[in-house]
Amino acid sequence: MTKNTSDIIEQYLKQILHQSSSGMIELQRSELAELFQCVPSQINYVISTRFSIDHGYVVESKRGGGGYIRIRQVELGSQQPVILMLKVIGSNLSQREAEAILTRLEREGLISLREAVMLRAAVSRDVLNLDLPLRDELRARLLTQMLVNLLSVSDESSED
Amino acid sequence: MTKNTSDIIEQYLKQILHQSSSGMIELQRSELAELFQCVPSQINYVISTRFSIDHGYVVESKRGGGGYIRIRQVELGSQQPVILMLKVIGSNLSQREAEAILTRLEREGLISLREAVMLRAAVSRDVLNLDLPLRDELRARLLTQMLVNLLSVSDESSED
DNA sequence: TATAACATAGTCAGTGATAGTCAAAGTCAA
DNA sequence: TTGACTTTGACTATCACTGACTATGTTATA
Repeated sequence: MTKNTSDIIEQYLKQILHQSSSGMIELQRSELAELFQCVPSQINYVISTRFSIDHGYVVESKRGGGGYIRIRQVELGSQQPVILMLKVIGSNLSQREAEAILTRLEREGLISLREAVMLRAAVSRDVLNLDLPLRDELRARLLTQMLVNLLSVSDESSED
Repeated sequence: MTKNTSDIIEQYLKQILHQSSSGMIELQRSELAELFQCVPSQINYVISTRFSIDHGYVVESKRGGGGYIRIRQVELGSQQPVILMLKVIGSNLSQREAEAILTRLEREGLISLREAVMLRAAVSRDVLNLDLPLRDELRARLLTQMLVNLLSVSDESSED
Protein backbone atom coordinates (compact mmCIF):
# COMPACT_ATOMS: atom_id res chain seq x y z
CA MET A 1 0.00 0.00 0.00
CA THR A 2 3.03 2.25 0.33
CA LYS A 3 2.87 4.11 -2.91
CA ASN A 4 5.65 6.19 -4.26
CA THR A 5 5.42 9.88 -4.98
CA SER A 6 4.72 9.45 -8.68
CA ASP A 7 1.79 7.18 -7.97
CA ILE A 8 0.37 9.65 -5.49
CA ILE A 9 0.68 12.55 -7.91
CA GLU A 10 -0.94 10.45 -10.62
CA GLN A 11 -3.84 9.62 -8.35
CA TYR A 12 -4.26 13.24 -7.33
CA LEU A 13 -4.31 14.48 -10.90
CA LYS A 14 -6.80 11.86 -11.98
CA GLN A 15 -9.02 12.74 -9.08
CA ILE A 16 -9.21 16.46 -9.78
CA LEU A 17 -9.50 15.73 -13.47
CA HIS A 18 -12.47 13.52 -12.74
CA GLN A 19 -14.07 16.20 -10.60
CA SER A 20 -13.56 18.88 -13.20
CA SER A 21 -16.66 19.52 -15.24
CA SER A 22 -14.67 20.61 -18.28
CA GLY A 23 -12.69 17.40 -18.46
CA MET A 24 -9.57 19.48 -18.29
CA ILE A 25 -7.24 20.69 -15.58
CA GLU A 26 -4.62 23.40 -15.60
CA LEU A 27 -1.80 23.45 -13.14
CA GLN A 28 1.50 25.09 -12.41
CA ARG A 29 4.42 22.77 -12.35
CA SER A 30 6.27 24.37 -9.46
CA GLU A 31 3.13 24.62 -7.35
CA LEU A 32 2.37 20.97 -7.78
CA ALA A 33 5.96 20.08 -7.03
CA GLU A 34 5.77 22.11 -3.87
CA LEU A 35 2.54 20.42 -2.86
CA PHE A 36 4.11 17.00 -3.12
CA GLN A 37 7.56 18.02 -1.96
CA CYS A 38 9.37 16.94 -5.07
CA VAL A 39 11.48 18.58 -7.75
CA PRO A 40 9.55 20.17 -10.61
CA SER A 41 10.92 17.79 -13.18
CA GLN A 42 9.23 14.90 -11.45
CA ILE A 43 5.95 16.36 -12.65
CA ASN A 44 7.22 15.89 -16.18
CA TYR A 45 8.11 12.33 -15.35
CA VAL A 46 4.64 11.61 -14.02
CA ILE A 47 3.05 13.16 -17.06
CA SER A 48 5.17 11.34 -19.56
CA THR A 49 4.76 7.95 -17.88
CA ARG A 50 1.09 8.19 -16.91
CA PHE A 51 -0.64 10.79 -19.02
CA SER A 52 0.57 9.95 -22.50
CA ILE A 53 -1.73 9.67 -25.48
CA ASP A 54 -1.67 5.93 -25.08
CA HIS A 55 -3.35 6.50 -21.75
CA GLY A 56 -5.90 8.75 -23.40
CA TYR A 57 -4.60 12.13 -22.36
CA VAL A 58 -3.46 15.18 -24.28
CA VAL A 59 -1.08 17.53 -22.53
CA GLU A 60 -0.33 21.11 -23.54
CA SER A 61 1.84 23.65 -21.78
CA LYS A 62 3.17 27.16 -21.90
CA ARG A 63 6.39 28.52 -20.42
CA GLY A 64 7.16 31.97 -19.10
CA GLY A 65 5.18 34.15 -16.75
CA GLY A 66 1.67 32.80 -16.30
CA GLY A 67 2.82 29.48 -17.68
CA TYR A 68 0.84 26.29 -17.13
CA ILE A 69 0.45 22.62 -17.87
CA ARG A 70 -2.94 21.57 -19.15
CA ILE A 71 -4.17 17.99 -19.14
CA ARG A 72 -7.19 16.86 -21.07
CA GLN A 73 -8.76 13.48 -21.27
CA VAL A 74 -9.85 12.48 -24.74
CA GLU A 75 -12.61 10.09 -25.53
CA LEU A 76 -11.43 7.32 -27.73
CA GLY A 77 -14.69 5.54 -28.47
CA SER A 78 -15.66 6.05 -32.06
CA GLN A 79 -12.21 7.13 -33.12
CA GLN A 80 -10.53 3.98 -31.91
CA PRO A 81 -9.36 3.09 -35.41
CA VAL A 82 -7.09 6.09 -35.37
CA ILE A 83 -5.43 4.84 -32.23
CA LEU A 84 -4.84 1.52 -33.93
CA MET A 85 -3.23 3.35 -36.81
CA LEU A 86 -0.87 5.07 -34.42
CA LYS A 87 0.38 1.71 -33.25
CA VAL A 88 0.99 0.73 -36.84
CA ILE A 89 3.03 3.82 -37.49
CA GLY A 90 5.67 3.25 -34.86
CA SER A 91 8.82 5.32 -34.81
CA ASN A 92 9.67 5.36 -38.48
CA LEU A 93 7.57 5.25 -41.57
CA SER A 94 8.18 5.11 -45.31
CA GLN A 95 6.23 7.23 -47.75
CA ARG A 96 4.59 4.13 -49.15
CA GLU A 97 3.41 3.02 -45.72
CA ALA A 98 2.18 6.50 -44.92
CA GLU A 99 0.10 6.67 -48.05
CA ALA A 100 -1.43 3.30 -47.36
CA ILE A 101 -2.49 4.50 -43.95
CA LEU A 102 -3.95 7.69 -45.33
CA THR A 103 -5.86 5.84 -48.00
CA ARG A 104 -7.37 3.63 -45.40
CA LEU A 105 -8.28 6.48 -43.07
CA GLU A 106 -9.95 8.26 -45.93
CA ARG A 107 -11.81 5.18 -47.11
CA GLU A 108 -13.12 4.61 -43.61
CA GLY A 109 -14.33 8.17 -43.46
CA LEU A 110 -12.09 9.11 -40.55
CA ILE A 111 -10.53 11.97 -42.46
CA SER A 112 -11.95 14.18 -45.19
CA LEU A 113 -10.63 14.60 -48.71
CA ARG A 114 -9.09 17.93 -47.83
CA GLU A 115 -7.41 16.45 -44.78
CA ALA A 116 -6.09 13.55 -46.79
CA VAL A 117 -4.65 15.86 -49.43
CA MET A 118 -2.98 17.92 -46.77
CA LEU A 119 -1.53 14.92 -45.00
CA ARG A 120 -0.20 13.47 -48.24
CA ALA A 121 1.72 16.67 -48.82
CA ALA A 122 3.14 16.44 -45.32
CA VAL A 123 4.51 12.93 -45.72
CA SER A 124 5.93 13.35 -49.20
CA ARG A 125 9.66 12.91 -49.52
CA ASP A 126 9.95 16.09 -51.53
CA VAL A 127 8.80 18.15 -48.61
CA LEU A 128 10.67 16.11 -46.02
CA ASN A 129 13.93 16.28 -47.88
CA LEU A 130 16.25 14.89 -45.24
CA ASP A 131 18.54 11.91 -45.50
CA LEU A 132 17.34 8.54 -44.38
CA PRO A 133 16.77 7.33 -41.74
CA LEU A 134 16.00 10.79 -40.40
CA ARG A 135 13.29 11.33 -42.95
CA ASP A 136 11.34 8.23 -42.02
CA GLU A 137 11.55 9.12 -38.36
CA LEU A 138 10.32 12.62 -38.94
CA ARG A 139 7.49 11.32 -41.11
CA ALA A 140 6.39 9.00 -38.32
CA ARG A 141 6.44 11.77 -35.73
CA LEU A 142 4.58 14.10 -38.04
CA LEU A 143 1.78 11.76 -38.93
CA THR A 144 1.45 10.47 -35.40
CA GLN A 145 1.18 13.88 -33.85
CA MET A 146 -1.20 15.22 -36.45
CA LEU A 147 -3.53 12.29 -35.90
CA VAL A 148 -3.18 12.41 -32.14
CA ASN A 149 -4.17 16.04 -32.10
CA LEU A 150 -7.13 15.20 -34.24
CA LEU A 151 -8.35 13.00 -31.42
CA SER A 152 -8.53 15.94 -29.09
CA VAL A 153 -11.01 17.63 -31.40
CA SER A 154 -14.02 15.59 -30.49
CA ASP A 155 -16.04 14.66 -33.50
CA GLU A 156 -18.27 17.67 -33.34
CA SER A 157 -18.76 19.74 -36.44
CA SER A 158 -15.53 21.23 -37.63
CA GLU A 159 -16.37 24.87 -37.30
CA ASP A 160 -17.26 27.23 -34.48
CA MET B 1 -7.06 30.26 -15.98
CA THR B 2 -4.29 32.40 -14.53
CA LYS B 3 -3.65 34.71 -17.39
CA ASN B 4 -0.78 37.07 -17.61
CA THR B 5 -1.03 40.76 -18.33
CA SER B 6 -0.23 40.41 -22.02
CA ASP B 7 -3.06 37.93 -22.51
CA ILE B 8 -5.47 40.27 -20.76
CA ILE B 9 -4.44 43.24 -22.86
CA GLU B 10 -4.77 41.12 -25.98
CA GLN B 11 -8.25 40.06 -25.01
CA TYR B 12 -9.25 43.63 -24.24
CA LEU B 13 -8.02 44.94 -27.56
CA LYS B 14 -9.74 42.19 -29.50
CA GLN B 15 -12.94 42.86 -27.68
CA ILE B 16 -13.09 46.57 -28.41
CA LEU B 17 -11.91 45.92 -31.93
CA HIS B 18 -14.76 43.51 -32.40
CA GLN B 19 -17.24 46.00 -31.00
CA SER B 20 -15.97 48.80 -33.16
CA SER B 21 -18.16 49.43 -36.19
CA SER B 22 -15.27 50.76 -38.25
CA GLY B 23 -13.19 47.63 -37.75
CA MET B 24 -10.47 49.82 -36.38
CA ILE B 25 -9.40 51.06 -32.98
CA GLU B 26 -7.17 53.91 -31.97
CA LEU B 27 -5.50 54.09 -28.62
CA GLN B 28 -2.86 55.92 -26.70
CA ARG B 29 -0.01 53.79 -25.54
CA SER B 30 0.53 55.44 -22.17
CA GLU B 31 -3.18 55.45 -21.37
CA LEU B 32 -3.50 51.77 -22.07
CA ALA B 33 -0.38 51.07 -20.04
CA GLU B 34 -1.88 52.99 -17.16
CA LEU B 35 -5.12 51.08 -17.45
CA PHE B 36 -3.36 47.76 -17.12
CA GLN B 37 -0.66 48.94 -14.75
CA CYS B 38 2.26 48.12 -16.93
CA VAL B 39 5.08 49.97 -18.63
CA PRO B 40 4.27 51.50 -22.02
CA SER B 41 6.67 49.26 -23.86
CA GLN B 42 4.63 46.25 -22.89
CA ILE B 43 1.97 47.53 -25.23
CA ASN B 44 4.50 47.24 -28.02
CA TYR B 45 5.26 43.73 -26.87
CA VAL B 46 1.61 42.75 -26.99
CA ILE B 47 1.19 44.26 -30.42
CA SER B 48 4.23 42.63 -31.91
CA THR B 49 3.45 39.20 -30.48
CA ARG B 50 -0.31 39.18 -31.03
CA PHE B 51 -1.25 41.74 -33.65
CA SER B 52 1.39 41.17 -36.29
CA ILE B 53 0.64 41.18 -39.99
CA ASP B 54 0.84 37.40 -39.87
CA HIS B 55 -2.10 37.50 -37.51
CA GLY B 56 -3.95 39.62 -40.03
CA TYR B 57 -3.65 43.00 -38.38
CA VAL B 58 -2.22 46.24 -39.65
CA VAL B 59 -0.85 48.61 -37.07
CA GLU B 60 -0.10 52.26 -37.72
CA SER B 61 1.03 54.86 -35.26
CA LYS B 62 2.05 58.42 -34.82
CA ARG B 63 4.39 59.93 -32.25
CA GLY B 64 4.39 63.37 -30.69
CA GLY B 65 1.48 65.33 -29.29
CA GLY B 66 -1.82 63.71 -30.16
CA GLY B 67 0.00 60.53 -31.01
CA TYR B 68 -1.82 57.23 -31.29
CA ILE B 69 -1.63 53.57 -32.17
CA ARG B 70 -4.20 52.36 -34.65
CA ILE B 71 -5.05 48.70 -35.14
CA ARG B 72 -7.00 47.40 -38.07
CA GLN B 73 -7.99 43.89 -38.98
CA VAL B 74 -7.53 42.96 -42.61
CA GLU B 75 -9.09 40.01 -44.37
CA LEU B 76 -7.43 37.82 -46.92
CA GLY B 77 -10.66 37.47 -48.78
CA SER B 78 -11.27 34.53 -51.01
CA GLN B 79 -9.59 35.76 -54.18
CA GLN B 80 -6.12 34.23 -54.03
CA PRO B 81 -5.40 33.37 -50.43
CA VAL B 82 -2.92 30.67 -51.35
CA ILE B 83 -0.69 33.03 -53.24
CA LEU B 84 -0.86 35.57 -50.48
CA MET B 85 0.02 33.04 -47.84
CA LEU B 86 2.99 31.82 -49.79
CA LYS B 87 4.37 35.31 -49.91
CA VAL B 88 3.98 35.64 -46.19
CA ILE B 89 5.62 32.33 -45.45
CA GLY B 90 8.78 32.65 -47.50
CA SER B 91 11.57 30.12 -47.23
CA ASN B 92 11.88 29.92 -43.49
CA LEU B 93 9.34 30.30 -40.76
CA SER B 94 9.36 30.36 -36.96
CA GLN B 95 6.79 28.49 -34.92
CA ARG B 96 5.36 31.76 -33.71
CA GLU B 97 4.87 33.03 -37.24
CA ALA B 98 3.34 29.76 -38.32
CA GLU B 99 0.85 29.83 -35.49
CA ALA B 100 -0.10 33.39 -36.28
CA ILE B 101 -0.86 32.38 -39.84
CA LEU B 102 -2.92 29.40 -38.77
CA THR B 103 -4.88 31.43 -36.26
CA ARG B 104 -5.72 33.86 -39.00
CA LEU B 105 -6.70 31.24 -41.56
CA GLU B 106 -8.95 29.61 -39.02
CA ARG B 107 -10.49 32.91 -38.01
CA GLU B 108 -11.27 33.69 -41.63
CA GLY B 109 -12.81 30.31 -42.14
CA LEU B 110 -10.34 29.18 -44.77
CA ILE B 111 -9.40 26.12 -42.76
CA SER B 112 -11.49 24.10 -40.34
CA LEU B 113 -10.77 23.53 -36.69
CA ARG B 114 -9.66 19.99 -37.42
CA GLU B 115 -7.31 21.15 -40.13
CA ALA B 116 -5.91 23.88 -37.92
CA VAL B 117 -5.23 21.43 -35.13
CA MET B 118 -3.33 19.12 -37.45
CA LEU B 119 -1.37 21.94 -39.02
CA ARG B 120 -0.41 23.25 -35.58
CA ALA B 121 0.94 19.85 -34.68
CA ALA B 122 2.92 19.74 -37.90
CA VAL B 123 4.67 23.05 -37.32
CA SER B 124 5.46 22.49 -33.66
CA ARG B 125 9.11 22.43 -32.74
CA ASP B 126 8.65 19.22 -30.81
CA VAL B 127 7.64 17.37 -33.94
CA LEU B 128 10.17 19.11 -36.14
CA ASN B 129 13.05 18.53 -33.78
CA LEU B 130 15.92 19.55 -36.00
CA ASP B 131 18.54 22.17 -35.28
CA LEU B 132 17.99 25.69 -36.51
CA PRO B 133 18.05 27.00 -39.15
CA LEU B 134 17.06 23.69 -40.74
CA ARG B 135 13.92 23.47 -38.67
CA ASP B 136 12.59 26.83 -39.81
CA GLU B 137 13.27 25.92 -43.41
CA LEU B 138 11.49 22.60 -43.14
CA ARG B 139 8.58 24.28 -41.40
CA ALA B 140 8.23 26.74 -44.26
CA ARG B 141 8.28 23.98 -46.89
CA LEU B 142 5.87 21.87 -44.94
CA LEU B 143 3.33 24.56 -44.27
CA THR B 144 3.58 25.89 -47.81
CA GLN B 145 2.92 22.53 -49.39
CA MET B 146 0.19 21.56 -47.02
CA LEU B 147 -1.64 24.83 -47.55
CA VAL B 148 -1.19 24.79 -51.29
CA ASN B 149 -2.72 21.35 -51.47
CA LEU B 150 -5.37 21.99 -48.89
CA LEU B 151 -6.59 25.31 -50.18
CA SER B 152 -6.64 24.04 -53.73
CA VAL B 153 -9.34 21.57 -52.88
CA SER B 154 -11.97 24.18 -53.36
CA ASP B 155 -14.79 22.49 -51.53
CA GLU B 156 -14.57 23.67 -47.96
CA SER B 157 -17.61 21.76 -46.79
CA SER B 158 -16.08 18.44 -45.94
CA GLU B 159 -18.19 17.18 -43.12
CA ASP B 160 -17.69 13.92 -41.41
C1' DT C 1 10.42 81.42 -39.35
C1' DA C 2 13.70 78.94 -36.49
C1' DT C 3 14.21 76.61 -32.67
C1' DA C 4 13.58 75.04 -28.14
C1' DA C 5 10.53 72.54 -25.22
C1' DC C 6 7.39 69.12 -24.76
C1' DA C 7 4.72 64.95 -25.85
C1' DT C 8 4.31 61.14 -27.62
C1' DA C 9 5.72 56.15 -29.67
C1' DG C 10 9.69 52.58 -30.84
C1' DT C 11 13.74 49.61 -29.89
C1' DC C 12 16.47 46.49 -27.65
C1' DA C 13 19.02 44.16 -24.42
C1' DG C 14 18.63 42.57 -19.93
C1' DT C 15 16.02 40.27 -16.11
C1' DG C 16 12.47 37.33 -14.38
C1' DA C 17 9.21 33.47 -14.57
C1' DT C 18 8.01 29.45 -16.08
C1' DA C 19 8.33 24.64 -18.25
C1' DG C 20 11.40 20.84 -20.70
C1' DT C 21 15.41 17.63 -21.21
C1' DC C 22 18.65 14.44 -19.97
C1' DA C 23 21.72 11.70 -17.68
C1' DA C 24 23.25 10.26 -13.28
C1' DA C 25 22.06 8.45 -8.92
C1' DG C 26 18.87 6.05 -5.96
C1' DT C 27 15.37 2.32 -4.82
C1' DC C 28 13.23 -1.92 -4.86
C1' DA C 29 11.54 -6.30 -6.11
C1' DA C 30 12.40 -10.57 -8.62
C1' DT D 1 22.67 -9.05 -8.63
C1' DT D 2 20.23 -7.10 -11.94
C1' DG D 3 17.00 -4.44 -14.36
C1' DA D 4 13.06 -1.59 -14.31
C1' DC D 5 11.29 2.22 -12.25
C1' DT D 6 11.81 6.60 -9.60
C1' DT D 7 14.03 10.73 -8.09
C1' DT D 8 17.15 14.51 -8.61
C1' DG D 9 19.29 18.73 -10.28
C1' DA D 10 22.04 21.13 -13.62
C1' DC D 11 21.31 22.96 -17.84
C1' DT D 12 18.29 24.65 -21.60
C1' DA D 13 14.24 26.81 -24.01
C1' DT D 14 10.57 29.91 -24.21
C1' DC D 15 7.67 33.64 -23.00
C1' DA D 16 6.72 37.95 -20.26
C1' DC D 17 8.15 42.27 -18.36
C1' DT D 18 11.10 46.36 -17.61
C1' DG D 19 13.53 50.62 -18.31
C1' DA D 20 17.04 53.34 -20.44
C1' DC D 21 17.73 55.24 -24.60
C1' DT D 22 16.16 56.78 -29.22
C1' DA D 23 13.09 58.67 -32.83
C1' DT D 24 9.51 61.49 -34.35
C1' DG D 25 5.87 64.55 -33.93
C1' DT D 26 3.50 69.12 -32.08
C1' DT D 27 3.40 73.52 -29.78
C1' DA D 28 5.21 77.59 -27.75
C1' DT D 29 8.44 81.20 -28.08
C1' DA D 30 12.16 84.17 -29.66
